[in-house]
Amino acid sequence: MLLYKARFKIWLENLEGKRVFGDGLKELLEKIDSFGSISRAAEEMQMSYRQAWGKIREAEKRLNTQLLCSQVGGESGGGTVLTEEARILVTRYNKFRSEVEEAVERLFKKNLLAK
Amino acid sequence: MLLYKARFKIWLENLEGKRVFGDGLKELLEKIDSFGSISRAAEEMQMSYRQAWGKIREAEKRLNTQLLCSQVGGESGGGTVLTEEARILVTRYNKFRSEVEEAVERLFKKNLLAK
DNA sequence: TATGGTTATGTTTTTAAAAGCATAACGCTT
DNA sequence: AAGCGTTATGCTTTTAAAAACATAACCATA
Repeated sequence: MLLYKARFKIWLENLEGKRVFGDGLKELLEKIDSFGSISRAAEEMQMSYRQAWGKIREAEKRLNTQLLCSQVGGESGGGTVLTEEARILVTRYNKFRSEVEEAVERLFKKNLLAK
Repeated sequence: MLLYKARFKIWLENLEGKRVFGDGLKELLEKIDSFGSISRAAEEMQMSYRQAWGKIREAEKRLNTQLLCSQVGGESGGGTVLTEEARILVTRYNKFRSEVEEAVERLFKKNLLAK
């Protein structure tokens, strides 16, 4: 029996049990933060602007919190920055995620690798 | 910002990075074990026999390990029991899963609930 | 020898999710 | 005033996963 690795996926839910945040959105927000643009971030993640925008909007609704602050038109055509709340969420989620990763790895080795 | 709960999903992979085991298969095997029948177990899980059988076969291929021992025809029409390896896998996976659950809950509270 | 409950497997259909297409508006810059 | 790079949003199409359908074979029992 060839078990090689345990994998996991985590996400956050609101009171109604709906997904509000996960790895995809986290990466998207991080890229928006570094490029100052939704479209650049989406491109970088090989997803369409349409999809990126839709996911963010849905999350904002479900969190009942604004994550982005956008500007249309202007010198570079426009742009987007993260709200302070979005920044805090990303930071805390990153810590949460890495600690879960560590735990999963440890528990996999402990319980499932040949004894 | 209304964060209520962290959820997770775990699974095991083989060397090729293909899923070989997870919650669905675990439950299926447990039910086969208690009923002695794939079809009864599938019904119980509200899935078709076809699907249940297919998932198990695929897992056996990927694990390169026999999980079931079946008999066709006979007094009750036939039946299926788990191999010893399947039983060990289920037991260990259950422990692994419950410990991961505990860790996720703890880390969520630690990192994401309002400070 | 017909029946019931099972395993076993190929094929088709349905459904849900993802991707893609189309269009509009905004406001600098040239 | 035309163009460029954005944000913003509705609608359609494609794709992949799940479900459903269809058959065959096995063998104890009645």
